[in-house]
This record gives sequence, C-alpha cells and structure tokens, in this order.
Amino acid sequence: MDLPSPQPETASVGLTELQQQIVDFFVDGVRVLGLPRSLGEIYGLLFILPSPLSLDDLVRLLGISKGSASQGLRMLKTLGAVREASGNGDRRTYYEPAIELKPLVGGFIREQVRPHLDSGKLKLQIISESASRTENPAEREFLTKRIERLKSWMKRGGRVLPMLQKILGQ
Amino acid sequence: MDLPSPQPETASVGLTELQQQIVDFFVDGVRVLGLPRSLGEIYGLLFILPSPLSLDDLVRLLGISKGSASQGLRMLKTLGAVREASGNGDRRTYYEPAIELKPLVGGFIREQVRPHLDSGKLKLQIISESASRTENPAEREFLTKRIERLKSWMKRGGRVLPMLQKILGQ
DNA sequence: AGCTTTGTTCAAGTTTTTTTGAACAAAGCT
DNA sequence: AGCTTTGTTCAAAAAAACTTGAACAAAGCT
Repeated sequence: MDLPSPQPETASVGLTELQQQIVDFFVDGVRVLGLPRSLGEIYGLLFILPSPLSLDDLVRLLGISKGSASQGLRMLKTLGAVREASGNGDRRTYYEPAIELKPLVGGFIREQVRPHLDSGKLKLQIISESASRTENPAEREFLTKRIERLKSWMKRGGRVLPMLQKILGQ
Repeated sequence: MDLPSPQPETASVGLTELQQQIVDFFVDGVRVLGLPRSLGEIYGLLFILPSPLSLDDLVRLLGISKGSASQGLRMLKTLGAVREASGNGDRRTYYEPAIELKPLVGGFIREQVRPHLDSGKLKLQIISESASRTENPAEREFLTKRIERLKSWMKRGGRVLPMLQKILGQ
C-alpha cells in the first residue's frame, strides 16, 4: 500500500532536492526569456554542479533525449552561456557554464534581441516609403507621424541595449 | 485563369497594404515579447487608424473571433496599451491605443517582468536556506556561492528596471 | 417584460513549438 | 578495416500556447 510519491516538475531521478530546485528555477527563467525548457534544465544543472558534464551526463541526469541535449548545448554555446571545458583526459566533450552575467546578457542581446530590432528597422524603412506615397495629404501626415514614432521607439531600443550590457555586465 | 494571389501573413481582407504591414510589424513585435499574436494585431490596427475601434470593428477588420478580440483587449488594457475612448455617443465601447512609450514599457514591466522577478527572488530565498543545511562544508560553500551569485543577478535585474523605464519612457 | 445588442467565458479545436528517437556521420581504438 | 563511442540531424510525436465559437450574462431599448 504505497502512497504515490508527488510528481516533481521534471521527471529526472538522480538529482538532489536542491539541484532540482535550481534546475526548475532556470527552467522558469528561460521560459520568461522565450527559450525552450531544455536550455534551462541544461544550464541549471551545469550551474549548480562543480564539475563539467558531458552530453551523456546531461541525458542521464536530466532524463532528456540525446537530441534535446545536443540541440540545447548548441544553442547555449551560441548564446555564450556554456563553453567546452578544456583539458579533460577523455574523448568526449565536457561543458561548463559561463557564470558571469556579462556574456549571458551579451549573448542574449546579440542572438535574440538585435536581429529582431534590425529586421524591424528594415521593415519600417519599407513601410515608411509606402506611407509617403499615400495620396490624401491629411491621411499621409497621420501615417507618417505614427511611423516616425515607431522609428523613434526602435532607435531608443537600439540605444538602450548597450547601456543594459554595461549596467548588467560589469 | 486567375493566378492565385499570394497569401498574406494574416488573412483579413479589409485592410490596405500599409495597414497590413503595420499589423504584421506589431505581430512580430509582440511575438518577441512573448505575447500572443492577437495582441499585436489588435494594437497594430488601433495604432495605425486615426479613430477608436469597437470590439466588433476589430473582429470584422482583422477577421479574428469575438473571443480573441475580447481577451486580447482585456490583456492590452491590463498592460496599459489601450484604453476605452471616452465620449462616443454610442452604447458600445471604443478603444484607442496608448501611443507613448512610457505606459507601454511600464505596463510590460509591471505585468510581465516584475512578477517573475519577485517570485524568483522568493524561490531563491527558499533554495538558499536549503543550501545552508548542506552537511559537507566544501559542498555547502560551493552551493552558497553559486546561489549568492544568482541573488546578485536578481538584484541587478531589479535595479535595471526603473532605469529602463526612465530611459525608455521620457 | 420581452427583444436586441454588446461583451465575457471556457471547453474544444487548431496551430505552433519543443522533444524524441532512430538513422547517420565522424573519429578513436585494436 | 572493422568495431565502438560520441555527437548531429530531422521527421514524427508530444506538449504547450493560442484561437474559436457557442452558451451565457448584462444592460439598453420599446
């Protein structure tokens, strides 16, 4: 007559309570940033363990698939959130987390924010030209004003990013 | 022998090319912010039209359901991105967009960022206590250090938000 | 009071995103 | 060269998020 044990948010078994809490903490975190859960799991576990882990370790400890682990690690590398640990006398690659805020913020801005901002500016350029071709003068003026406003938003956004990097990553 | 016309990103028909472009621009925008597409459609249309619209107008012009429009408007109101237009001699409610950056940024931070930051801080508090109960001293020191680091990240995050509001919403 | 218009709610349906796992490639070892 | 281990890729499955639409509530009008 066993009581069913309460189901944790993630189904892995080999983690301590605290490790699991940290992993969940990062799962929430990446979700807020619009990144897939697996990134939070992987980074979280690397963050709270003192030594680097291999892809296989991650699969085993987190109970995720090899595919997820591989793709997650790739994305984390692109974001500058993990790097390959050097000098392990071993064939497989081990990963360690970047634990300074600077590269994390920088990578997120570079990979997730800047591209959207830039493509947005480009689109606005095109929209702007389209608006200037509006026949009716009153309508044209209204449209132009609104679009100018959008441009100014984008410009401010572009200016804020470096400040953010400077403030967050010191 | 008609050629099939190219399918626009959104299927509505009553919009000019330019209006559609602006709506798409905002659809992309809200997606980056992790908000549902309908919010971008609604806000975008309100933004580029000179007069307020009713829920019914939105349903008709955007080709979305009444449910989406209702829920989208509610969320936009909560975010401070639209408000009810006053003094229309009419039974139904008309909505107009907030076009200053300040309330938009403020609302997003208040509704989407702060709550996560606060709940994160709370969780860290609990995790922190859990860590301090670790038996092994070396392990305890490592865990404590990492968790302190997380706390400092959260603190910096909390400090940056007001600066963001000040810089973006002037 | 009954009819009509306006707006909300939420279960079910749809779409989008993420994860899985099996096939494959690459490289080390014997 | 053949075997084994490590890691990648991508189509299909699963999960998550969003939208729909029908039922309902609320309030104005006659």
